[in-house]
Amino acid sequence: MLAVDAIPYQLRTLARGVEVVSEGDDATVCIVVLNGLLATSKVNEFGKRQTTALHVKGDMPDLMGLHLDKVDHDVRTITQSTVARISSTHLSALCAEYPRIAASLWRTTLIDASIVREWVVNVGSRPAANRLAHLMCEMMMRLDAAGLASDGTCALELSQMELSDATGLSTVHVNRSLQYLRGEGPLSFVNGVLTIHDQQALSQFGGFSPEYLHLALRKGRLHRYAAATSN
Amino acid sequence: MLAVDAIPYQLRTLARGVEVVSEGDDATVCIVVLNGLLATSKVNEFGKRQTTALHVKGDMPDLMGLHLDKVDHDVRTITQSTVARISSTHLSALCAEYPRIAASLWRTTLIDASIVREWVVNVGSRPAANRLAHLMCEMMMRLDAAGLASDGTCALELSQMELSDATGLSTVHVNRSLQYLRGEGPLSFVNGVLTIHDQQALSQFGGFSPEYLHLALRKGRLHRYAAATSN
DNA sequence: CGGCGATTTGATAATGGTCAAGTGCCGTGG
DNA sequence: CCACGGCACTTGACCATTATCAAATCGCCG
Repeated sequence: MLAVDAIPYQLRTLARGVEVVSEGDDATVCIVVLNGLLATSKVNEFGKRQTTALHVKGDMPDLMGLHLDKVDHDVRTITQSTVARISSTHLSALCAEYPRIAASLWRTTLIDASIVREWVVNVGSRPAANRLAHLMCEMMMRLDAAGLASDGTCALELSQMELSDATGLSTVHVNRSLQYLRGEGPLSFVNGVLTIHDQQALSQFGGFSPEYLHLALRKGRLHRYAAATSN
Repeated sequence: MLAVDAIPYQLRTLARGVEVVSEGDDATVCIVVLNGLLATSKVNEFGKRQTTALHVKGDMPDLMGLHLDKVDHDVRTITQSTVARISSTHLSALCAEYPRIAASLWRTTLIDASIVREWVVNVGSRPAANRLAHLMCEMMMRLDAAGLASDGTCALELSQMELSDATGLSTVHVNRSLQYLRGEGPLSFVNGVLTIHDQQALSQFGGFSPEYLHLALRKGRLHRYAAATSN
């Protein structure tokens, strides 16, 4: 019998640019983001890094550890972050004891997978500026769902290089595309603060529609923002 | 009490180009591929289709249905295929009754997610020919793991248009890149039959390394092929 | 034979990458 | 307090890859 309270975990506060888990590691821990911004990425054969997911407060970037043996990607902090680390075996035990927790975590992994699929679409089929617009819409909505956005503004401390890793563009082109978006009006993005002035215009431009985030299933966290954009 | 034998399912044999589930559907069924080739894809705001996954014998393309309410992608047959359809509620009941089945299915969804992440890398960071090479390596290995390849040859009945949907390239460029790969020697691809003449060369060119497929965890299906390529 | 879809080819254009240099900002140390 | 160094961002010029458009060929089936 395993009480929820008895689950051991470690709290870690990590500086920016620190690897939490690395490709090839044994999958022994799962982590929960308490605050900050993390990225899952892989480095390809030319040394180019491709980010496959960004993680905000409340996300569990590394649930693979529950059922897989080796980690096949890196998870690193983008900003200073604090995370909880839970051993996979303890979490497994918890899932065995409480099926509804298992179901909830499983659902989380399915939603994360859905977001990654949309990233394939974004990276594979949209021109540079649209791609960035889509990413901005997604992050705004996810941060809002986590209670970290208000009035169309949120902290999104991604450097242009990190944006280029996430979008598969060069940094130079990210820079120019951002200028374009700023110039057109729907968005401003300075010093790690993103403001979306015209949500509808930006969503349309980026081809963003939020169903794939399955926000309604995330603990009733469907906010005004989500409601306003969902159509 | 639910006996495995009692799980109701429907067998369906489907012609090529048929949608099994469509974006926006209620997620009420899960499917198992018994044979054939299926694709998960989404259509973007310009009408361009992006494939996010291919499914071969033994895959369960649509396990989202277990825990999510709406389908956010299309699943369609590439070739004539036969699938088993199981209602999500029955499958849920089965998972509740047999935790090891649940764990196994969960693991499957994690592996699928891992493959999608690699697709982000492929589409986001590799040049055209390398991208195709990577896809060919992946499909060869997965088909081999399913017992559907031998001597570096397998059936892979993808048209060049379908390859372009999967790679985010234009059909014209797919055509030229295939010619390049054929000309260089490591591969031939005619009439839906893929032959890889030099596995090592092709893997290296495509930046393919098979860890992300987690084949060792797939019911001991690690074949000669996998062993030969894994390093 | 005729027609249709898939593949191939050629010519041209556009998108995005690369290289190189310059600017602005900030923290450190003299 | 100011000089320096580093880093992110910006800009310009040029180049490469890939897309687009259009037409031709091939194979297959009625």
